[in-house]
Amino acid sequence: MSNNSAPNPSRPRKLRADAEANLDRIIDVAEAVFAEHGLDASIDLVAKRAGVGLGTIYRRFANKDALVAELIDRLLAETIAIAERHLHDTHGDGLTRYLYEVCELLSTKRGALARLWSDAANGPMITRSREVQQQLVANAHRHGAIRADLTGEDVAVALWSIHGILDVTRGSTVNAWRRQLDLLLLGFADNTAIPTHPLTPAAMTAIITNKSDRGNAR
Amino acid sequence: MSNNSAPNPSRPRKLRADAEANLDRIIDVAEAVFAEHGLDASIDLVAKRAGVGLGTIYRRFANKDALVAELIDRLLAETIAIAERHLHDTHGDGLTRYLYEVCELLSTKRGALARLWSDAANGPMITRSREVQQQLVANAHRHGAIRADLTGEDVAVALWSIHGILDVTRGSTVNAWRRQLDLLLLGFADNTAIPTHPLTPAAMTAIITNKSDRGNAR
Amino acid sequence: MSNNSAPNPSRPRKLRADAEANLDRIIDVAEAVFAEHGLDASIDLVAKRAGVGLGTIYRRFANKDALVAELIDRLLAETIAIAERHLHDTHGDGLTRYLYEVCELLSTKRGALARLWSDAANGPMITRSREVQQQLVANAHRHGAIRADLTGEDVAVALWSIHGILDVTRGSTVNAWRRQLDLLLLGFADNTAIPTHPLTPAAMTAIITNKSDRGNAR
Amino acid sequence: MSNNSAPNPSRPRKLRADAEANLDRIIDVAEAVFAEHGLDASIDLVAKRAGVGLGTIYRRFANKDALVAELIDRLLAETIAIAERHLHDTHGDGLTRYLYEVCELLSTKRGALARLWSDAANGPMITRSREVQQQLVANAHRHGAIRADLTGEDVAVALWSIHGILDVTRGSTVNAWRRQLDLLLLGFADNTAIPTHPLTPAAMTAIITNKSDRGNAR
DNA sequence: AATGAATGAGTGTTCATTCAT
DNA sequence: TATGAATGAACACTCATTCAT
Repeated sequence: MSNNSAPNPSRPRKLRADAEANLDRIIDVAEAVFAEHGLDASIDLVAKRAGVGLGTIYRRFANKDALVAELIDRLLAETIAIAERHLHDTHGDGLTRYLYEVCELLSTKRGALARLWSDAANGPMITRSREVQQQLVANAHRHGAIRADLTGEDVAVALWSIHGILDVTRGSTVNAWRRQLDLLLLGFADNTAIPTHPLTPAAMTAIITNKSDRGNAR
Repeated sequence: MSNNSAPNPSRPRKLRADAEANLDRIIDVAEAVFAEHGLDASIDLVAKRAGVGLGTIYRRFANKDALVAELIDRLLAETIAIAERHLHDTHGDGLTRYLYEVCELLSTKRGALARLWSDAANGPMITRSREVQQQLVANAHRHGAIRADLTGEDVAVALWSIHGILDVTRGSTVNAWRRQLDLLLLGFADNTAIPTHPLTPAAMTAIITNKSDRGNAR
Repeated sequence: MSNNSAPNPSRPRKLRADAEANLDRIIDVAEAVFAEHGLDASIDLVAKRAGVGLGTIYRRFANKDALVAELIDRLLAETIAIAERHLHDTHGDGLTRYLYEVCELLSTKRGALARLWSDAANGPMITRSREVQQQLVANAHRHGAIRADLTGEDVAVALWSIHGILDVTRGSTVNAWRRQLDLLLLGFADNTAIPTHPLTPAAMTAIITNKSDRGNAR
Repeated sequence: MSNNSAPNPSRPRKLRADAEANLDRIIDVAEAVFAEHGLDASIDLVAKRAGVGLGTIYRRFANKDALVAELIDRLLAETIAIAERHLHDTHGDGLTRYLYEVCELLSTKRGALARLWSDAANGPMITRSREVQQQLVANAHRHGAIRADLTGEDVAVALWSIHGILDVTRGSTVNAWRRQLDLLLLGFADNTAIPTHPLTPAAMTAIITNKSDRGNAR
């Protein structure tokens, strides 16, 4: 009970550079903590694990949502970077590589996964993400690598579906997603021999995420 | 002892005969409320919406987890019933119908979706679910309707993936899942012309669900 | 996440330096509140009376039990200190003084009394308490001040019996315990060396029990 | 138990006599339940154990307090009956016998003990109790069996003190109270006429405290 | 700038009590 | 008359957020 908070007079003052490092550590730790405990994990836990004060986190992020948003932004940026690396693949396999690499990434950074695709909703990063996905699809079409009726939206939704698998397998190292992606890509492939009926037309409109409903409804 | 609880004079007491009806309403309302607000929605809200007192819910369910478990059980039972209806389909399309119907069901009952596949874990209902899925797959194999290397596990994972789509589209009526399922089933289909590489071998083991992360059973 | 907790603008924030003082006030108030309303008194009430937020109490004590345990520990420590002060009394009256002083103490700090002797059970403090009681008894034996067959256990039980009197007289300032202790000590005394002082005069008036305080304070 | 009345082949209606029996069973069960779990035990538990409906208890007793009060009244009545049996003991040992027998009784009926002496407060039964205690004391005085300055109040307080011992030893079968009463009576005794029998040997072992009875750590 | 003590709204859960059957 | 379903106030406890130091 006796709270022995002995003031350490000799503690070195944090330098500006440290502040930068702090920010990164906070983000990394938040990723890990949320991945381990879910988004309900407390900010306190993040602060403790990051070795910073609670206030420090709140200095960088207006609130918990903002921290999560940052996680999402960084993740999204990485997926876009992956896409851009494969935008000019010459064998029409850029799309395939994009999907495998992004899923690989998501399987290692599951912290903000639960809100990755719903939160960003219509933000600029999602827009950019859709853009590159469409380009990857266009490229694949050019090489006749995929069904003629496949769209960029199908790619986006494919990632949502993989997210579902990662969600169920949270906490395990199982990568069931890989095999399912194999199967899905088989369905993506151009296949003149098969289709007995045309695909259900894309009906996806703007996802209406009720922001205020999520988070600590508690 | 002197518990000064003032009875609410406005709302009429429920009649004994309504007890059964109450239980059903609670479950239906819980489904709807959790679907709308996520599993973090308060029991209080469920009670309010169901027009019953808080205690009434706790009379039927030991705690929040038990209520969610009931939702899951009912949902799982329905998916099994669907499977059983298609166990003897004569054209090898039982599996396909099962998947569409189950997804249709899940898209209308999203309340407990977030924990549907992870919570039941190794319970008897999941076991039965796997069983019928395997039988559906076996039937499909008999008719040469699906790839020779497709297993019951692939079917289970397919549902996880659809769950991901439903999760992202929560709150909207969009049924993006249908088109994605079309594509996935194309991949399931036997296709001697195509396969560029063998499927990633099934690696799914027991899903280790970190119970403590789940809901706030407190 | 969007936790709309509106800060109370009226009461000034506590200063960091007051932290220590806060802890002490919490403990003192808890003592008083439990003494007045019994251990069923709510933590909320303690917080209110102490002029701190509910969370402040939970910052110091893991839960209500921990708070009560602290009260018990402090009380027990005081009784041990009393014993130690009389361990070397030279006239064989250490035991007697110990008993009167401890009872005096208990009569002013009744908050945790109900669980004082049962909770600590076999903890280290109780062990120490028994130890010093035995030493006091040994000393008294050396001076022939008490019956030869009297043991340390009898002393422990004597305190339990006084606790019973304090329990019944809770809420009143009556110190019926004093006269009863006089009588008990007469029984303790070696029958050859008789009463050194007259009995405390009976002062018991109507016990004013605060009915509304008992029962489910809950 | 049910009285002779001809075997009723149709629905067995509860007879008046059964109602009587019910009441007794409720009271006995309440005693036992409160003794086992403390006065915080729920009425529901009492009803269940007694094999009656909740409403039946509330038909007999206005509220929980009334049930406890009944327990107290019956207990008090028994102590008075004991006193009356010893009112005319011819050797001046009525008081002593009264005390041992009452304590024996209390040690077997601890259900309402916690409120026995405080609740009744100034009720008529307490008044009668004090009356007989005074008569017992008067008789003892007549025989020169006790100190001249001993009063009826001392006897009442003596019982409070034993209650304290029973409280601490709740849940254990230890009867530490007996030896302490021996000692106390030594103090009561006229100092010229000494111990008539040796002290009850100390039998105190580890007090087995039933943690679950304690407070509501929830 | 960084810290962490303080705050209190919100949530799960219990249980005395009521009353329709 | 007996039953037990229904009710909701009350309580322990958590955690996002603020702000004095």
